[in-house]
Amino acid sequence: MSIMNNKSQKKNGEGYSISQMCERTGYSADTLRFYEKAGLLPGVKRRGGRRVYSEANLLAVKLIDCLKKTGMPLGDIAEFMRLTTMGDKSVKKRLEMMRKREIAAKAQLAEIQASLAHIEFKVWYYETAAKEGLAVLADIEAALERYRRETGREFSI
Amino acid sequence: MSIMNNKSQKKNGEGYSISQMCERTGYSADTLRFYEKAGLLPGVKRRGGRRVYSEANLLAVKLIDCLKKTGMPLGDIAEFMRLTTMGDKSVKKRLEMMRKREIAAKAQLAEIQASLAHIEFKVWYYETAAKEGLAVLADIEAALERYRRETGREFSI
DNA sequence: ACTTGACTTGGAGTCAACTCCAAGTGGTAT
DNA sequence: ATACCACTTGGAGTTGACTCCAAGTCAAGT
Repeated sequence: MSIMNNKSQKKNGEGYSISQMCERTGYSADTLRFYEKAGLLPGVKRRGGRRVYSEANLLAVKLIDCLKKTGMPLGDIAEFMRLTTMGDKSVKKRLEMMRKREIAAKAQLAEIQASLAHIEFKVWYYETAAKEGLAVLADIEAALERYRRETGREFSI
Repeated sequence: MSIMNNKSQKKNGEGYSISQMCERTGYSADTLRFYEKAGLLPGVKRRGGRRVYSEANLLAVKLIDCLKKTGMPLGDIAEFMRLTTMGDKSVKKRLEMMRKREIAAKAQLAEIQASLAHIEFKVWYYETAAKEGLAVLADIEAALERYRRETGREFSI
C-alpha cells in the first residue's frame, strides 16, 4: 500500500499492460502478441522490455475486431494497418478498403438475416412437431404454407 | 439425341448427381463428399457406386449452409443431422438446438450491425480526410461529434 | 471392343488463426 | 537478498474446414 516513489511516479502515467488490454478487448495475451507479430498492431511501445499499449492501440484492436467479424482476413487487416502508418498519402487506399468492407458487411448482414429466417422456421417446425408429431408436417410445402398462415412471416426454402 | 431406352428410363426419375448438387448448392464435389464423411449428410444413396442425392438431401445442404453461416461448427451440425434420422423421439433435442441457434444468429446479427456502424464511420472519416486532410480529424472525439452532426447517425467507439 | 469423362475411395496436404511451451527477465513485496 | 509473478521471446503444435491426389470404376457413345 505504497504511495508511488520518485521512480515509479510515471509508471502508469500512460498506456496499458498486456493484461489490461486483455480485460478491455476480450482477446488473450497470446492473441494480442500474435496480432502484433502479424503486423496488425504496428507501433506498440516497450518499457523494460514489456509492451505498453496506447489509447490508439486500443482503438486499433477494436477496429480489428469489427473487421474480423465481417470476415476480413488478418492479412488484409495487416495491410490496412500498415497504411495507417503512412499518413495522408494512403487515405484514398484506406477509403477504398473501407468501402469494400461496407459492401461485404451489408452482404453478410443479409445472409445472416436469411439464415435467421430459416432457423426461425425450424423452431416453429419443431415446436409444432413436439405438439402434434412429425407426421403432420411431412408435406414440406403444406408445412411452409401453414407456417406463413400461423406466424404471418414470409419464408420459403 | 436419344430417347431413353428401356433400361435408362428410370435413370433420372429421381435424384441428383454430385455435379448437379454442386450447381444447386454452390458447394464443390470435394466438400459435399467431405460433409458426408463427417456425418452432415446421412442417407445419401448410391446407384452403380455413384452418389444419388434426394430432394431431402438438397434441403439438408441448404440448412447446413444456414447453420454454418451463423457460426455453428460442423461437429454440431453432424449431431443435429444424426438426430433427424431418429424420428419423433429426437424432436425436443432438435428444438432445443434450433432455439440456441436462433439466439446465436440474433447475437451475430447485432455484432455485424455494430461492425457495419463502425465501418460506415470509417468511410465517412476517410472521405472527409480525402477532402480536408487527416489533420482536421486528429481529435477523435471532435471527429465523432462532427460525424453525428453531419450524418445524423449515432455512433461512438 | 474401346475410349471418354464423370465419378469412386482412402488418405495426405494446406491454410488461417490461434494456442501452447520452455527458458529467460524485470520490477515489486517480504 | 530473495522470492514471486507477470511478463518476454522464438518456435512448435493444434484445430477446423476444406482441398488435392492417385488409382481405380462405371456407363454411354463410336
